[in-house]
Amino acid sequence: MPELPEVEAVKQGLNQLVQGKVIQQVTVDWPNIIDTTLSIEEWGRLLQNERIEKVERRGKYLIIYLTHWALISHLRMEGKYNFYPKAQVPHQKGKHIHVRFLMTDGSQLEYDDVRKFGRMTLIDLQKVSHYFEERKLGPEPMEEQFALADFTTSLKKTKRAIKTVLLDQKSVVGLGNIYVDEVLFRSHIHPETKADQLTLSQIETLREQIIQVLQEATAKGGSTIRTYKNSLDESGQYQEELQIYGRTGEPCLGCQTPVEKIKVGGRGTHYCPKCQPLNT
DNA sequence: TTTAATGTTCATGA
DNA sequence: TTCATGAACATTAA
Repeated sequence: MPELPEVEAVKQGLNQLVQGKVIQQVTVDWPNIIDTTLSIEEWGRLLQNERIEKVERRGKYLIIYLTHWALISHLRMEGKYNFYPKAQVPHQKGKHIHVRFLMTDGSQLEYDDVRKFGRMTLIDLQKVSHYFEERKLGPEPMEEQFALADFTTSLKKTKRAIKTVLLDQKSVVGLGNIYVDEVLFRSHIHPETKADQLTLSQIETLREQIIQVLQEATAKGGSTIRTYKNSLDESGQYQEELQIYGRTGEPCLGCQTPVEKIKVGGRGTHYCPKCQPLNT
């Protein structure tokens, strides 16, 4: 579910729903979700009486700023947050709820993740930037921060398939399997093109499409968001704007050639063999 | 029964 | 050391 636009939607939702609330008690039902050297009990105790100051985002990571800590939360493939005001807190825990935050006002925030791939970790407030530097995260995909020169340098360094490079979050953050296919289609670049073979003009187009696709998807609330909100699940509107992802066998919107699906770096990849030729 | 699914991190080998 | 590839994590649905 979550690439950058979806994570941004979750961030905004959390700021709206839990900002200012104070955590009374944390319950962890699947300890692997928590990345810590402490026991789960001790870890949960660190969160008691912490106030949720502000939620921010870096790439696909959520940063939940607390009074004395930053809680980094990554949704991976299927993580989501559900929020219940006091009167609607469920008595039965849902099947895939792995972490619950009970607030002092009686409301509850819960972490829901069918595949249990998501992770949470508590770090010092001063170590937030260090955490991301350690992972070598690239710039945010925005006009001001995403410099063409740095992007070019980064792509010229590797012979890996461009799709693989864009997915690893080191040249630029935010793209996942859906948006990367969209961006490459709109840039008329074959996903298996070796990154160092791209022309300067292709790199320029790619950068512009990355910024534009992610910006538009963010404005529309993402593609498949189902987050917070007790039962009131809302789907992002960008779903309907997808031009290539999930359209295997259907006619390319540019030339009617059937969309093909292949594997690139182990990931399902949709592209038009005519509009996105290999070589040049 | 087999395969693939919106992501990252770790192990292995070149 | 660095880079590239593939497995692991765990569950569901087609």
